[in-house]
Amino acid sequence: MKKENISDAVIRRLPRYYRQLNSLYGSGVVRISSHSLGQEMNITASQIRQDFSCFGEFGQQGYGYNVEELRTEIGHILGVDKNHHLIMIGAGNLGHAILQNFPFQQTGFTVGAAFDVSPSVVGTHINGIPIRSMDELDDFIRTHTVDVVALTIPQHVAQEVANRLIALGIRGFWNFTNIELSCSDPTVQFENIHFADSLLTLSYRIANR
Amino acid sequence: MKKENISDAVIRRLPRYYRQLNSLYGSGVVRISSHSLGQEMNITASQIRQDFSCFGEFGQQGYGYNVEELRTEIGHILGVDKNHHLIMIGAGNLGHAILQNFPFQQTGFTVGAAFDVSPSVVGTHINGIPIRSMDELDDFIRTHTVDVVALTIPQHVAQEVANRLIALGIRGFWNFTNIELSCSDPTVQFENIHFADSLLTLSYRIANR
DNA sequence: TAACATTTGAGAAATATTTAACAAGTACTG
DNA sequence: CAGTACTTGTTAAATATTTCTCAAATGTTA
Repeated sequence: MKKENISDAVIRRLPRYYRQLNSLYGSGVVRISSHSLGQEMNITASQIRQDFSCFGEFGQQGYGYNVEELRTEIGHILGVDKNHHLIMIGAGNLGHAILQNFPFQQTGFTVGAAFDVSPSVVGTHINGIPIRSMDELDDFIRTHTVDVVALTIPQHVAQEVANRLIALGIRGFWNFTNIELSCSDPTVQFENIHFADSLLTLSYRIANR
Repeated sequence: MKKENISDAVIRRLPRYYRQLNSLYGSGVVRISSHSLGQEMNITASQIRQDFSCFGEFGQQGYGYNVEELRTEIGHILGVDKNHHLIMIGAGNLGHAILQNFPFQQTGFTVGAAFDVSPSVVGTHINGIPIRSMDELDDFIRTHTVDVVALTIPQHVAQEVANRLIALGIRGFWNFTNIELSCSDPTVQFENIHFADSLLTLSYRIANR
């Protein structure tokens, strides 16, 4: 039964399902049961069926799921068939690496520009994406659609830059700085990649396994 | 009451507590109550007390928690006062960015070396860390302590390289490739940073807020 | 076609996590 | 020093999440 409010736990599993289905599709697998999928992913079949049922009925009794169809459905739920517009603030080492390697297109995103304060990179291109001056930021946002801003800037300017962007109407942040950005407006969404938090949980686990 | 098995949910909140306490400590704050900490972090006071109580009794009735002491305790739980040894496989854009910017020392890690297949980087240094050839990997691991391996290599070689490392005795992986590494041995720990999964959950949320 | 093995989606049961409530102890005030 | 306001750690209650179970439907085989 389609649900109205989907829990965060379910949402966080969707990309993994999507990856696995992509891989199966690439291998030419046509159909799969929740049981086999669960074995491959180390998840219970129950959970898989429960998760999918939040969004609709994609399977068939006695048959299972059609891999291509399910992949398309989950991709659709995640918006990989959308064309979201993203800009990146900060074109240092990390920003550079992401612009160079990340499969934005496969994820439903187009990168419009990157912005940096350093005169040595402003005016150059990375992977075809122009690096602009931070002075041009406001104007760019006013004249272009920007759905998500990736922040790969130093910590100490992060909240300030975020505030400036929120004031300009930005509502989605992909935050790589190791601080908790905050905003009283609940329509503003932050998705954090905290490298240090991640390594520390690993540190805990290797010490306590 | 000290608990034996700590849930993953609790562990994943610890680094955030640690960051906040560091920040408070840096600002010269001496004491804090679970209530104020909760307000700052947007968490209930109950959850904070419940979380801390898994590890011991760090507070005092009527007073709250001593910031410096609590910071030290949580840092200790996470192992920031340890000296874990890490090596990185893959010294491309992303590996480079991490070696250049990540505060390994503050996290309790020392980077011994990075390894890459490309002759153009082998022999160079990044941030004082030597880049070695993959041919030297086995020998290095046999002659050095290595607690964690960071993987910043292309997807299609990731599982193969991981298997090689597991065979050499590595039990901790900080995985930046967008695949699910697996191992039947439960003592092998994987901590994944899946950029694409993260962006896709954001994509979902901005479409469904 | 009939018998049997699969498999889904949904409701129920079991677990896990989060929040509330409170006794007991501490600090502060006048 | 007595009274009041705080605050913790713990137990209990409330929620949320995961797993179990099964009727209903489909595919497969003889």
